[in-house]
Amino acid sequence: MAARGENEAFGLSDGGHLLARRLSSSRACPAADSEAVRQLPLTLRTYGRDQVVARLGDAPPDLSVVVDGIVGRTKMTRGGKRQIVGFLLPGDVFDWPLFRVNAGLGGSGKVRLDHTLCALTRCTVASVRTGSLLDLMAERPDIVRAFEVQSLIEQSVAREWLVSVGSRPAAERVAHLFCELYHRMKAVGLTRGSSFHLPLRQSHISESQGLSLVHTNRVLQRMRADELIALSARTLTLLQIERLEAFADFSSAYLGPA
Amino acid sequence: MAARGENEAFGLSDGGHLLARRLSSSRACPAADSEAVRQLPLTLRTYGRDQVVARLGDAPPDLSVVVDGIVGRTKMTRGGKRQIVGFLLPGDVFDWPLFRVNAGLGGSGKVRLDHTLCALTRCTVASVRTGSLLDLMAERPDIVRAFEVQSLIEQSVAREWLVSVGSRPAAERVAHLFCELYHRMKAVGLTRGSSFHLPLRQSHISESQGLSLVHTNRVLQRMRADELIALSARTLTLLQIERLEAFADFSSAYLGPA
DNA sequence: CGCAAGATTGAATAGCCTCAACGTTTGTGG
DNA sequence: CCACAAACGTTGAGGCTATTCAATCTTGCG
Repeated sequence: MAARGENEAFGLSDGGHLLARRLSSSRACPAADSEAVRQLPLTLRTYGRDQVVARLGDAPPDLSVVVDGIVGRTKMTRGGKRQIVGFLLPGDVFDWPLFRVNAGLGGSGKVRLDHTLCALTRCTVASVRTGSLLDLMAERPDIVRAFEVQSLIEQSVAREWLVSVGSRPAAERVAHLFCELYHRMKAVGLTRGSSFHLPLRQSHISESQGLSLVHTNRVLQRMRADELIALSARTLTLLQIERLEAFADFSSAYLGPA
Repeated sequence: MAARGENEAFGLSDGGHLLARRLSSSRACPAADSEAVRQLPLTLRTYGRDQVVARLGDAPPDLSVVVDGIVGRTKMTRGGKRQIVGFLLPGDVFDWPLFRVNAGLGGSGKVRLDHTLCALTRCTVASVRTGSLLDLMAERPDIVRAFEVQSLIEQSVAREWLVSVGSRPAAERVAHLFCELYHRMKAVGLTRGSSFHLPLRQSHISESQGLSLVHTNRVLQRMRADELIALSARTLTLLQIERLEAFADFSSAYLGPA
């Protein structure tokens, strides 16, 4: 039943519970943390590292939630470089807007993915059966609202990434990303103190922030030397959050209310 | 009645008509090009250059459409640099997702803007009265779908910007932006051949693509010298679209079906 | 016509990238 | 449980892209 993964030590529980916790943490919908959500019928699927979860051009039929691991939204450029345009963390619902637009629609008119969803680590994804979700939506409009708020926050995050990549020097970009990930992980209860499990490779960080792998590595070294972070054995610790956030020009407001 | 602006020579008509044309150009909803849309009661407002259309922290009460000019979604960084995270062109509806989430909601729980909307040129914006729009939405669900598809496309554009800024060299970024703008302008009938009116300053291009103003200028010179574009008197001409798109690694698929 | 905003140019520098080698961890099969 | 290979991380050197500063030219507009 429960998805067993790296995050168990950090308090991860089963898919339905995680989904409920995630939705209720948005301002939209405290009531979403309900039996109704927890008992949605979920189909669990696991993916190995670098496996494709949904491909560019697909029109995924159902709504999904990351239960364990990290999924990346990725696009390729001509030169074969990969740009990661978003991280989906445990508890993140993905492609709600697509689901919403495509639900109850014929095949040809469906809106399709403009990018590929790729498992950056081994991960577990839960899919909600369309029928049961539509029932729940009809019954509980506040849950619809919770999904929409989540989706708005994801867009805010994307804009903040653009600010980072476009306007901030390398070290601040990485610091900003770490602050973001910390707050997002905290929102689903996957932090312990100022530490959390971060199974990303340095290459994932570089591909997401528009930096070379080598430079990313140097930046990390520097941040360790400055005692801003500790990072080893897939665990990231923000040693001095205040100082890190100041350094990164980070403010958590865009991630929604505390 | 009609908004009189720079684009008149390029075929711009009044707000309602433009909105209808824009919506019907999305695959979602050919039927959206209807009297019903054209006759929505609009309130026109004009803004001078650099005036704020909606500020960070606002929760705009109604849905708006750019009728003339260009509005930028902007965020400031600590260092005082401004990053433009999106251009809103004539015909673009803005903040549909916010409208959707906030419609019929009390004051305190509303979702707020995480960035500022700023008039990059003199512009005219039409606001749709909430009441009449809600009526239309109830009556014509296909129009709701058209709004959602527009919003999905805006997100695709944002992802593509991230790819550009993160992974493409300066010249390709600018070329890619020009291809994007050309296709978007064409979709609302504001091109003539391969030319269109582009009232942006070089600083706007640089602020949007994460480049310095000086470098942007040099890139433009180079593109002129290579006879990829002609740009003067606020008119941009793509001299060899095929070649430019190839150079930019551009494919129009993400902007929706032709 | 004159001022101010925008565009252009040059020179020097900084930040980041690439290439290439080497060390270290992880995971797997024996 | 150990040994090995492959993936990941680290380090150095050199070069190129893009930046900054500063000055000059041009254009739009009152």
